[in-house]
Amino acid sequence: MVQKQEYLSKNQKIVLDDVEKANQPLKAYSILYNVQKKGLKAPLQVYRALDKLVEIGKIHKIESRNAFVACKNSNCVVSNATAFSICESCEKVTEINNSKLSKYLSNFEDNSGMKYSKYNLEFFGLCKKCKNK
Amino acid sequence: MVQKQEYLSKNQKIVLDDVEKANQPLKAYSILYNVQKKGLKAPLQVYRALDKLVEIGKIHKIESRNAFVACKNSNCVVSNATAFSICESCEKVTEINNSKLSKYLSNFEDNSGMKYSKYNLEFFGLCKKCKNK
DNA sequence: AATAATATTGTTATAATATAACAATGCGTT
DNA sequence: AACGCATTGTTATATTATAACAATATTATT
Repeated sequence: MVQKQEYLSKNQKIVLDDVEKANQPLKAYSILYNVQKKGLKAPLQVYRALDKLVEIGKIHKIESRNAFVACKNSNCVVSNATAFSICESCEKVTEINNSKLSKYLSNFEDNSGMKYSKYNLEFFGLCKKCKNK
Repeated sequence: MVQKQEYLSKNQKIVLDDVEKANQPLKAYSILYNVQKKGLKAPLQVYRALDKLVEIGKIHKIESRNAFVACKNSNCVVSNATAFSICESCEKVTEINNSKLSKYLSNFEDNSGMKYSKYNLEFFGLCKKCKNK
């Protein structure tokens, strides 16, 4: 039996490395620009690496921004429960790591009869800096 | 002083009408196709109407799907607090209207010093139908 | 009624984001 | 060696969204 992938491939490492260095969300085509010196020439190479990295939880996608950010949560193995705060002025994005919140949302049930296996939450507002401007 | 808009313009009505009829999220270019018989010819006409309708809360954007859905919540005047359940199999989307949840999230504060004015939450899973297949 | 302020419309072109399709290679398992 | 599968490379194209400019419409104020 072929095992599930436990390592990162060359392109996946290159892309993850770039996103981790950034410390802020990056757009796919910015990543492409950054990694061209390392040999990745086509959008698809970046998107494929991103897909896998998102799947295994190393990277999260900020859906409202079409941008990708490295997971800071060292134990985040799967990206099935994500929460972010987004400053609408400077666009600073921070991953929220709050066990009460994640517990609350993971256990949330409504009357639809649907059991949720995953969620993504994005908060918007002004960060400290921008609030005081 | 010029007052804030209280009515819908022609294009806004046409677009809202189409989205409300759908009862499910529509893509912008599907809307464009639908409303071409009513004279809207260009993507921008649709996007501009959508922008306004989202701003005033008549329509919500499902960020993870790049799709737009009418607000079912009759009292939803501003779209500053939205939650949806999304079936990953059939793509059925339902707006969650749960006062405990919205209260919890509206009052949520973390240690970032950021006060949130808005949020969007998307739950993923399998709906009743798809679960039993 | 004329003016000003703002929102809306129409239009063409283009930017930005993402995937399809196909061929080849690499790597662990049988 | 043969198989299965993930990854890679590549070209082309699909999908989603906005820029820029000119014109018209609506409403509030003078």
